[in-house]
This record gives sequence, structure tokens and C-alpha cells, in this order.
Amino acid sequence: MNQRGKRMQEEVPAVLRSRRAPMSACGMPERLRRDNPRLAPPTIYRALAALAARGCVHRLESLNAFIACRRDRHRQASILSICNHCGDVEENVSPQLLETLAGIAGKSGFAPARHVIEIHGQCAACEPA
Amino acid sequence: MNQRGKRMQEEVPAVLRSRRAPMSACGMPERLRRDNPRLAPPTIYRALAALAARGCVHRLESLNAFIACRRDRHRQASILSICNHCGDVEENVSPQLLETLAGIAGKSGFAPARHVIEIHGQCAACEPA
DNA sequence: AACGTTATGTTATAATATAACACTCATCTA
DNA sequence: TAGATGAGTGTTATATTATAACATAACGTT
Repeated sequence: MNQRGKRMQEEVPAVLRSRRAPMSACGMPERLRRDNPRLAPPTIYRALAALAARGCVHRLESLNAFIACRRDRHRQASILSICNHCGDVEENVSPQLLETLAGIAGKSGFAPARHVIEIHGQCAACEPA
Repeated sequence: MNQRGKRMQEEVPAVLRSRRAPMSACGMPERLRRDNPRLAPPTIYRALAALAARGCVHRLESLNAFIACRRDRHRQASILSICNHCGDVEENVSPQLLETLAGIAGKSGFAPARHVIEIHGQCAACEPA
């Protein structure tokens, strides 16, 4: 990776952290174009892929969007709670739950490699009063 | 719903069942066009939305694709095990796991409404020999 | 049949994602 | 330093997934 790539991989998480709600890859360039007006999708997707591989960002499969990791960066799958109202995402980890899940899938001989666990609902702050 | 809609909602699951692997909504028209050569995406998406609401098909969020329900149709979230190799999907249900999950998310006051649980890996049939 | 309601068809376009190749730049070799 | 090499990045074009908006058709009611 060269200087430009390094900067992109610093700026992408910064942009993600600037909003509580997840952002789509295609929505990000607008905020990154200040420096590089011609920024194109592949640049973003490459930075996101590298960051995701290092656990610095997570992809929300059910939204086609991304967040910066809210915990210490980690490789273990998160449980992502997504508020339908404010868009905020909470991240939890539970090795035990992953084991249970592996047990359920494994009954038929299935060997898990990647877990996607996303919960849509309403966060405490948005709970009706 | 009228006659055309009824037929579409019968044909879509039939097409989905004709292949073991999930299909994208946009890949389906090719096989449905025999009857209606001008079939457009919104028609498919509407049929899929109605079928998904009744639990007859499931959307795989991490693949942007769909399968026909492999169990009796049900409203409870499935645990979907997706084989990276052959594409086949196994469906399991576990009310207990959903409760555990709700407990984890609920610690902060989050109220779950919809669960997405998908596991990518390798199925028994594709296990290296 | 005329009407209103609802569902469907159609066109166009938006949003998400990647393939393919050109270019840059650091590093190595001589 | 000049040139070769290779990894990573930029750029263009395009593929794929999804929906908005409105036209049309079907159906039940009177």
C-alpha cells in the first residue's frame, strides 16, 4: 500500500465515525471528494474491503452499508443491533452464541466460516415514551 | 390480488425450487419470460415481497438472493446455512437461540423486531474428502 | 354498463458493485 | 542514474440489484 492508500484507509473510518448511522459505500465519496474530486467507487470499495479484513469496519449485509467498528477491532463476528428509527447500530460479541449457532448448523455436518447476525428493531433511546 | 398475481406467486416459488442454490430477483425473469416476454423487475419484486411476508420465500441478505422456504412456511426467523461451494442452503429454526439473541441485544434496552442470521461455510456434501 | 378501488404492467432511473485496463510510484538490479 | 518489475491505485465503463412513478387492466359493486 502506498501513501494514497494509507490516507484513504484513515479517512474512510473517520467519515464513518462522523455519523452514528451506517453509510453506503456510494454515499461516502461526497464527503471524501474534498481532497480528491474524482474519487470513484472502486477506490472506496477497496479501502472498505481492506478495513473490513482487519476488522476496522463492518458491513451490514441487510442494509448494504458500513459502520466503523465500535469495539476494539476484532475478527470475531459481531451481533449488530440496528435501530429502524435512528439508524444507530450497537455491536455485541458472544463467543457462546457463535458456538451455539455452530452447533445448530453443524448437526448436518455444516462447517461455519463466517457468521452474519443482524437484528433490526428499536433502540432504547427511540423507545416510545 | 387478481389472476395474474396469483399465477406469479405460484410460479416464482416453483422457479426457486427448481434450483438448489438461491436465485437473484433479476435472474428469475429469464425463466419466467416464457409466458410473459416483457416481465420486468417490479413484477418479480412484488411477488417476492408478498411471498416473503407469508413466509413462503426467504431473502438471503448477504447474497441479495432468494430461496423457497425449505420447511413448512413459518414466520419465525430461520438460521440459514449457506454453502460457499455448491450454494445449497439449509434452514434451521431455534426459538431458544432467538431468545438468547434477544437477551444480548436487550441488555441495552433494544427491542428486536427482525432477525437476520446467515452462516457461510461448507456443507457436508462439499466437505473435502 | 359505469364507477371506484386495487393490483399489475411498463418505463425510466436510482443505488450498489465490480471488471478491465491505464497509470503511478516505490523498489530492485545493474 | 536508467531501466525493469510489481504492487497498488486511478479511471472508465458497465453489470447487477432495486424502486419510483405513472399507465393500464382486472374485479367487485351498484
